[in-house]
Amino acid sequence: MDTDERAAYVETVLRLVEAIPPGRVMSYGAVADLVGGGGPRQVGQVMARHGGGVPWWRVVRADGTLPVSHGRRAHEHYQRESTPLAGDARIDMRRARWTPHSVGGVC
DNA sequence: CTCTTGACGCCGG
DNA sequence: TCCGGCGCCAAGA
Repeated sequence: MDTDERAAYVETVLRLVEAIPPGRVMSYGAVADLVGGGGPRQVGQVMARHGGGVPWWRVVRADGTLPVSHGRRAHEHYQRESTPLAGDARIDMRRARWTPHSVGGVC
């Protein structure tokens, strides 16, 4: 993969993450599926390197568990944005899951 | 060119 | 529901 393509991929991922509304989250796999090209790991790699300028806390694991690196910082945001939590440090994906297509679809 | 690692995901026990 | 194992894709050593 060329440098330019890498940059384009990164840009696409970051743009999608920025599009996630407050109180909602997306899984790495969902992002990877929409962006295409790579896999969930690639999305994670991008977030780790260039996720500083986007709402990184709105990207979580598919099962709702929080990545270790999110730490306590993310929890603050969830509390502030009223993100649907399940248990203590887990997100209720059933309610919090979001996709650009579901903007007017979810009931 | 091969081996290891990582902000992951799914399946089986 | 919790744990462990295997699969995937790309980057770095």
